[in-house]
Amino acid sequence: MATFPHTSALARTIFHVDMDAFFVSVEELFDPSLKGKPVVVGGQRNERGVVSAASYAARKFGVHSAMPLRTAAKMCPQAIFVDGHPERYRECSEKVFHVLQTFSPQVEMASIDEAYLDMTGTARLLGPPLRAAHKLHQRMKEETLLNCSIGIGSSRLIAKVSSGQAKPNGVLWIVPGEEAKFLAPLDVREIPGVGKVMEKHLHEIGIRKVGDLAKLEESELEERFGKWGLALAGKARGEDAGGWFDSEVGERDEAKSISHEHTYNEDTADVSQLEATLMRLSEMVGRRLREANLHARTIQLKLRYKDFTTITRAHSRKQPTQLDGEIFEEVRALFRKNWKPGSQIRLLGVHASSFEAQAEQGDLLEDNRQQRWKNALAAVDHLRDKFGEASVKLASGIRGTFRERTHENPAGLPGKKTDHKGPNQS
DNA sequence: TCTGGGGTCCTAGGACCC
DNA sequence: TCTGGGGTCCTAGGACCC
Repeated sequence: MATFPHTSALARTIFHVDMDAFFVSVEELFDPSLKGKPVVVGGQRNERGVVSAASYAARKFGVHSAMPLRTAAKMCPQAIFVDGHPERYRECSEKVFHVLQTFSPQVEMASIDEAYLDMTGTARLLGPPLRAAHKLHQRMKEETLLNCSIGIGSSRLIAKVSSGQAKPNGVLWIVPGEEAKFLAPLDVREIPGVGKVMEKHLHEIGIRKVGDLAKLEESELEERFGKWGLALAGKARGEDAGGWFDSEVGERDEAKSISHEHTYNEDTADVSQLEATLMRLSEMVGRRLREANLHARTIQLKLRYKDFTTITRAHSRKQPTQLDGEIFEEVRALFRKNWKPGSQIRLLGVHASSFEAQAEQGDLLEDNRQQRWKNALAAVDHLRDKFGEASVKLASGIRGTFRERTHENPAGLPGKKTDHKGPNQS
């Protein structure tokens, strides 16, 4: 029997690869004249919305992501404002993923512009961590024309924090054993999961640096902040304590929810406009469910009023669904029950969760009806792929309920209005 | 300053069941 | 009828991340 390896053999080598100013860099590929200039991605200077990404030149003026666009415009009037292009980012993200895959079989995209790689045991093939990282860094630039930063550590947490310290365009390796020393001088805010609120709580008890946190008794943190406090104590030591961070690299499970929401450029209390939006959002959610072959049991409505107060109202169905019309029925019922007519709405959202394999079948007649809907919707999805989102609109809720329409005309549903003025048509 | 859109995870209370 | 406790599901809200 082989003896079990000792701890050094169990230590992992994790890379965290983070693309530098990703959205801005991608926009620069499409318009090289943007290079070196203060650029803000996310919308126009006078629109409602926030900054998705800012170029380093714009950051010098204090502009950063999540800042309202109008504020960014005031701080940096000469900035160039660019709308976001999610398709471009997805496409580039796939290229990034392909490069990463040639360095390790265990790759996990944590978001559109960052990934974890488990590089444990790759030394033979790729050399020691720093060598491998520099190779990766170079290959990324060659293949995608994009800069990234790479953090290397014995845990996801250390890799993540060190990639942040390596930015921009750098590589940083925290040698095993040096984790606590590396973290100690950093602000507690650098720990993933510590946001504004937690930071404030910690400041109130005199804790500003990760080193301060590490000195505290574990039990005291648990008493103060519960389960989270316990995880926090581990994080201060550089451990992947708690939940998601604990998992193996490359084993993230499937999506747990799908949602779409819309903020109006001007608040509205117009029922037909509001319900038309709910229809559109239901269609988008339904479509994504069908693409992922998922059926949702819980449908949730989100309402944000003029004064920014926000409520959510959910309903769980007996039978899960992926059909636009059924989602819309649920969400419209919730809307009618909860919206005070006349009150100005800023945002509407539709959210689907509690995914299940497929409805248990009972009523054959009902099954038949549903199947015909599914076929019809597949055709609609196909048309939208070909001619764009605007090309096909389902009957909207303004004109009578969906249930009525279903009975009248179960199969021949798509409003079969095609818009030949679309950009894809000549 | 006037606050997007897409997600994840956690907490807490009430219903319901045993 | 004054009433225990645990498990699970549902709903609402909030912190946090990119």
